[in-house]
Amino acid sequence: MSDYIKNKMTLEAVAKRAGVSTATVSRVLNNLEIVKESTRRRVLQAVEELNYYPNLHARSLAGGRTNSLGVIVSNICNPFFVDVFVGMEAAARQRDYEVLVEHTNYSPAELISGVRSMIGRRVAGLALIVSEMDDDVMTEIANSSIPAVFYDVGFPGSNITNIRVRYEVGMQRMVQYLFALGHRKMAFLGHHASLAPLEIRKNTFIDAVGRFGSKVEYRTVLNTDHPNGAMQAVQELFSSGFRPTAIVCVNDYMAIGALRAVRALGMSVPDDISITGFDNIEFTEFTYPPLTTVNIPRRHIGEIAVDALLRDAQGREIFIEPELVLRDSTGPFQAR
Amino acid sequence: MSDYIKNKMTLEAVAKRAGVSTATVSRVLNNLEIVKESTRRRVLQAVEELNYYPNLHARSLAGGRTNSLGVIVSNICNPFFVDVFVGMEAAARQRDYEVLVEHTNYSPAELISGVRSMIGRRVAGLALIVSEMDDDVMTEIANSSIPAVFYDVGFPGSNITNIRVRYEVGMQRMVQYLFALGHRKMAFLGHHASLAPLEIRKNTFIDAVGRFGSKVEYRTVLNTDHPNGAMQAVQELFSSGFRPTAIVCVNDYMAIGALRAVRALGMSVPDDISITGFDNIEFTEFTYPPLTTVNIPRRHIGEIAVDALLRDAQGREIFIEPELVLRDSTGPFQAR
DNA sequence: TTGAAAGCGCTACCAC
DNA sequence: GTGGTAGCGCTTTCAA
Repeated sequence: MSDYIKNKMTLEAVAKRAGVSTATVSRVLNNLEIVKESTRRRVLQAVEELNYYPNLHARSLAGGRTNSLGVIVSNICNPFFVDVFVGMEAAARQRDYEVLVEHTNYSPAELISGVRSMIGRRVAGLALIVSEMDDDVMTEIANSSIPAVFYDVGFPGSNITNIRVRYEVGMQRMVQYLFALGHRKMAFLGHHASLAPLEIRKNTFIDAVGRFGSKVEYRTVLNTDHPNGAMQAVQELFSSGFRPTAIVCVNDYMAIGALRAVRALGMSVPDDISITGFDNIEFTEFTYPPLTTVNIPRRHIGEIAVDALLRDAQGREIFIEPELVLRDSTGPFQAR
Repeated sequence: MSDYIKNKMTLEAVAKRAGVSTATVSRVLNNLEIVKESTRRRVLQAVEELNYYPNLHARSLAGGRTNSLGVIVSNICNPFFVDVFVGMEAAARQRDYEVLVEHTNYSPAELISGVRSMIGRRVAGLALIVSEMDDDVMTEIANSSIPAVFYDVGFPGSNITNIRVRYEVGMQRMVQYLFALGHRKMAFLGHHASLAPLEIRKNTFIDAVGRFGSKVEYRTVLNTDHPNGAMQAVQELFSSGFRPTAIVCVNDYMAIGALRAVRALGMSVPDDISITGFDNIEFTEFTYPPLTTVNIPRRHIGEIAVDALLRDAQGREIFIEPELVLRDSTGPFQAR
């Protein structure tokens, strides 16, 4: 077997072998225009025989477009992000797009290089599902004029769509619910990276409890976005002397750690203490006890994002209404 | 501001603005050779002013190489795969490579299109961490002469490295351990997609219990690779009348579902029944009770894969020795 | 229905 | 040190 044939995986090689021009090969490969069935068959056969795979880089260069979308997430170990990605992928696939992922590990530097890499790849659209945010990045994206969608951060721009969850609403409902259960000492367990602007989420909690004036005592603790971070936070919390009867976690990923931490401290959930999450990731059904949380339609968000990216839809703002999911990790406050 | 400047993000535009040739711009962008500091600065400034991002497609086309690696996984919702990916990414980043993910959802068709897409992108190396496998795919990869590494499937080839976990070893240890605890009625809970060749993993279990001759009674159930699949499987198992005192799950992802299912059936773990997983994913520390499992160094596997891909290392076979991780989901058999 | 050829934006080699 | 320029493999007019 000739080396030439083995290595030269190009349109031209295929064309030569099929006895046609490269233009024709290109046409059949893209089911473009009308190609006589007989030549079409010849081409396809040549493709097969030569073991030919079109060079996608050449394709996008010549075509001036790509069929890839990009998504950048903060922490791919958090199932929340994976679900959004899966939703995006499904929606993208339907329209013959692929989606490239990148994760920042909450590092602004990696965010920047991720964005640059995506722009370099000339993605047709870019979704940012990140907590950290950098003004320069925002500017770069706005300037790049590539369609973008931000989840929960940033502001709409001419090429930017915003998807925002009414986190405050979810939080208020949660706090209200706990209040109704008799809880008067609550704690918020968050992570450092929660949205740059002054720990928005923490403040959301503070606002929510604030509505009850001095009837509710509270404390907040922050740690890294990981079950282990949550465990540490819980220890910190209790060693501070404050004894909440309910812990509201910024997300499920951390709530899972909190569940374990309080158990390790000899408390039982929900008899001694109630614990809540946020996001309603799959695992929350499988924790013990199953976690009370707030549902965020993650897959759906992924689909919405793709939609926004691939349509004209720009400068829009899309709101998601979260809803409480009551399970067994919360219960009435019981005086001891 | 001229449209020209705004839209024409090309090397040439930068060159023109900096008053140099494209060759020079290329040099500074790649920190190649020696470029006079003053011109270098001018170029960089032009880059900044023009908001220029090199077109990566053009780059790989011209350069004849890419700095991307690919990885294809079966089910990105299973944290096992995410961890391998994270390991790969870290290792790749160190060498200035990026890694592209694709997931097949256990579908051979998607496997094929994934592989093609990766080849089309001319990845420098391709890792397959999948359960399903197709001979044609194997052939295609072998023919493509692109360096590849397979996890637990396929056979070494001139451009292929194999990473295999000695699953049998892990399984034997687990069964032995359970036997030592007094268990004589065990069940294996697996998933359909477990390695094409006749449910290898299930057979591994059967071999392991087989060593005890008729001293151990067993049953096997299969379902989809998901905690919900596991729940169904457990129900099926018990409604079959067989009452195992220990359930060995093919992986942690399913074990999590099994844990919940037996709880729903009113049994307590490990008093009434022992449950084990495989992989030692992060969540196993946070289940209740914490899961006894077998550790597989997932991140490390990712690193090994990148190593194999980027080195000469071909046609090799790398073995991973699994080790038992004893936690609280297993206990001695207690006659009732 | 098909072919010829001009790029797409960049790298790399060869001059100067 | 720097510039000129021939491709890389493909798409896409424009003709035929």
